[in-house]
Formats: sequence, structure tokens, C-alpha cells
Amino acid sequence: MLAPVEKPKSKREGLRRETLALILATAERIFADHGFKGATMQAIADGAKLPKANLHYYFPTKQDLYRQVVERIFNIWLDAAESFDTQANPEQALGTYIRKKMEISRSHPYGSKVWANEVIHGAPIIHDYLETTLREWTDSRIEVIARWEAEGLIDPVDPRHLLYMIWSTTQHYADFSHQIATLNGGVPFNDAQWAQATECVTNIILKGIGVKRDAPN
Amino acid sequence: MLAPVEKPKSKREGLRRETLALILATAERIFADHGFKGATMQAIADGAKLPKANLHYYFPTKQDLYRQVVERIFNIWLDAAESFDTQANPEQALGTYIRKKMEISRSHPYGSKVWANEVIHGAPIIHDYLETTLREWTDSRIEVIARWEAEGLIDPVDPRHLLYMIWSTTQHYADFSHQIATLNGGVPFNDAQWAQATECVTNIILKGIGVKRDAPN
DNA sequence: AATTCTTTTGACCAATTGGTCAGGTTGACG
DNA sequence: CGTCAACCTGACCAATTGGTCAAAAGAATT
Repeated sequence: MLAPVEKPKSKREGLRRETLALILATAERIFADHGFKGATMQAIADGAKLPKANLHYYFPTKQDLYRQVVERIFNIWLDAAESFDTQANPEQALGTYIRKKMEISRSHPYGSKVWANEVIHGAPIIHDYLETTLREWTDSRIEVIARWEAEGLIDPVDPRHLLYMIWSTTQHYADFSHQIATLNGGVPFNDAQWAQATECVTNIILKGIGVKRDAPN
Repeated sequence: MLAPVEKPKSKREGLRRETLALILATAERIFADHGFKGATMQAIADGAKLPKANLHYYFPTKQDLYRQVVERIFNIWLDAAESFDTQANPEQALGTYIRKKMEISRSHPYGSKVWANEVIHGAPIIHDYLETTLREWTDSRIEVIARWEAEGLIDPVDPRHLLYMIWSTTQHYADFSHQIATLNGGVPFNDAQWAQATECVTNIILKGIGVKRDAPN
């Protein structure tokens, strides 16, 4: 899903990529902090230390820029579920998926927030993504979960609600990071706290759906 | 916490309350759909079928109006946790709390979205609420959960993460309603689906933290 | 009925902002 | 080196929008 990075062919090409990456990263942060309407092209330009007109050279409209930011986090999430295919038993597959989602919440909090914002507002810009890519992706994972259920490897639960619980719980640590930090003495989680959160979330969900866990060897 | 409604003393008073309620309800919807910056006073005025200048008579600034919308959903949520005090055992207390949070997600989806938006953006407007009211409230509930844990009524889990899981999972059904509807064939949940979602969420969480359930009588 | 206070409203303004454009600069390539 | 295309940028514009205000309309009170 995520295209591998190739070597730049020239100085121009290299600079172009750097600029694009810089703009996208800055835009992600500004969009996350202020929403689509609240973010201004000027603020993004200032954050990237570029003239505003330069932004419009790479991204003709604000919406173009925004869409690329949203698509990026979306594809990162889709990739995180490869464990559904590579791991045979639900404990490994779901555990790996949940842990990876928590990692992404830590490494890409801005992207997660932009996505949350977009969906909260009714997904006006990436509506088509929900109806095509997300729907297909979800259906295929639901099938896998339903099979585990049929095989008695997990309790009978509606796979949709299980997915929603995983999505909401993991993304909460990114989207509501400010609230969580406030309740954490005003400081963001440190390494140990992230590890603990990940373990706690994984344990509750896996136990909650009655995963038959492998005996520890 | 929520002040009881008193009888209006005059025609003026009655009209005033109706207008205030109309503006707040409309504003809640518009803020939820477009964010703070994206919502315009004109759009709220149109939605409430009032001249824009009339809005500014009741709410001098956009921020004043917004703040009242956010405070309302916040207080509704706080009240939903009374079961922590009135219910003795964790199964009843947590089960009732989760079910009530799900009900609120259904009855107040716009408020939930406005809150999510606000926190995602770093809670610029209601920052003080997080540091005072929310912190105190959370600490008191954490104590109760820790007591259950000490008494062996639930597994040893960090109460914070349990609360976050309850918050995120229940609110997800409001905040991400558009995504959920899309994955539900394009239509919102019906009564039966809401009931199923509530049951599923409650079961997974309670089982996940190893609640000692009362034998069914 | 007269007076006073609250409420309503159209017209208006200053500030912001997405996007444009003409002209300048820089790298690629023969 | 000269040419061309890609890239950069300051200045500018039209549209939007939060908020103001003066005057009108309506309710309450005496």
C-alpha cells in the first residue's frame, strides 16, 4: 500500500521531495491543531518557513494539501493490519494489530487527529474513501474475525464492534492526548507509560473477547 | 450538577428561554458539523431562523456561545457517572455507566462531537475545565475503581486506562457516526443495533477487566 | 396612556484569507 | 555558454465573516 521510497534522480528531484515532505508534515500539524477551516495557508507557510505562494505551487488548493495529509494516515493504518494475514491465531493477529495501532498513535498523533476531525465533520472531503477502500478493507477483516469465532477461538462477538473498540481505544491516545496529558500531571506519557497503556489495552480487549491464549512456553 | 428547570415567571422569560435553547441546539449542530472556525454565526442564525444580530444580543461573542455548548455536554457526562456512588458492585456501577454513556452518544451526538473537536485541538477554550473539574472528577472515580481492585472484585488494571477505554469506546459511536453509518450500509443504527452495540461494548469491557459477575437469579 | 426596559433587526465595517499573477531566479542539458 | 523549463516570491484582489450600532418594535409597569 505504501509506496517504497526511491532514490532521487537529480538535485531538483531531491529538493522537490524535501519541500513536499516539509509542507505535508507542517500541514499535518497545523490541520490537527486548528481543523481544516481554522488552519490557514499562511500559518502552514510560516511553519514550513516558505512563502505562501510557494505552497500553492506544490498544492494548488488548500483542499489538495489537506486531502494528501488525510490519505497518508489512512494508508498507514491500513498497512498496520497486515498481521491479520500473516498471523494465524487471533491472539497474535489482534495483539500485533492493537500494539501497532498504539505505536501509530504515538508516532503519528497529528495524522490521527486530522482524520478524527474529518470523520467527525461527516467526512466531506474523503467521503469516497470511506465507501470504497475502508468498506472493502473492513469487510475482509470482518471475515477473518468471523472465522475465528466460528472456530471457537474467540467469543461470539460482532466483528464490527470489536474493530470499533480497537480503533477508538487506540486512537483515543492520539486524538485526546491533551486531555490525557492533563490527567497525567500536565505531561505527555513517557516510554514506560506508553508501554503500560499498550499492554493494558491489549489485555482487556483480548480477555474481553475470550481469546484462547497460547500457553506461555 | 444540572440545574433543574424552573417555571418561567413571565411571557418574556419564557420566550427568552425558548430562544436561548433554540440557539444553543442549533449552534451545537453547526459547531459539530464544521468545527469552531468553520461554523459561522450566519449559519447558526440561518439554522435558528434568526437574524445574526439577534444571536449577538444573547451571546456577545462566538466564543461565549461555543463555550456554553461545550459545557453542556460536559456536565451531562459528569452526571452519567452517578452510578459510581449509587451502585455498590462494579458490575452494576460500570455496566450502568457504560450503558448511560452509550445512551448519551445516541441522544447527544452533536455535543459529543463538539467536545471531541475541542480536545483534539488542545482544548484552547475549555482548558481550565480539564485542569479543575475533570481532574477532580476523574480522581474521585479512580479511587472507587482502585478500591474494587483492592477488594479483588476486578483484575488489577490501571483505573485511568479503564476510564479511557470506556470514554473512547462509547463516544466513538457518536463522534465517528458517519464512518459507522457508512460501514452499516449507509444508514445510521436502528434501535436494535444500538442495543446490540451497547450490550457488546459492556460485555467485552466487563469481561476484559475480570469483573466478578453476580450469579443470574 | 405614558414611560421604561428588553428585544429585534438591517445596514455597515474592519480584518482575515484563499488564491492569482507577473516577473525574477535557478538548475538541467545540449 | 545559451536556452528552456521548473521553481520561487512579493504584491495584490475578491470574498467572507465576527462584531457594531442606531433605530424600531414589543412587553412590563405605573
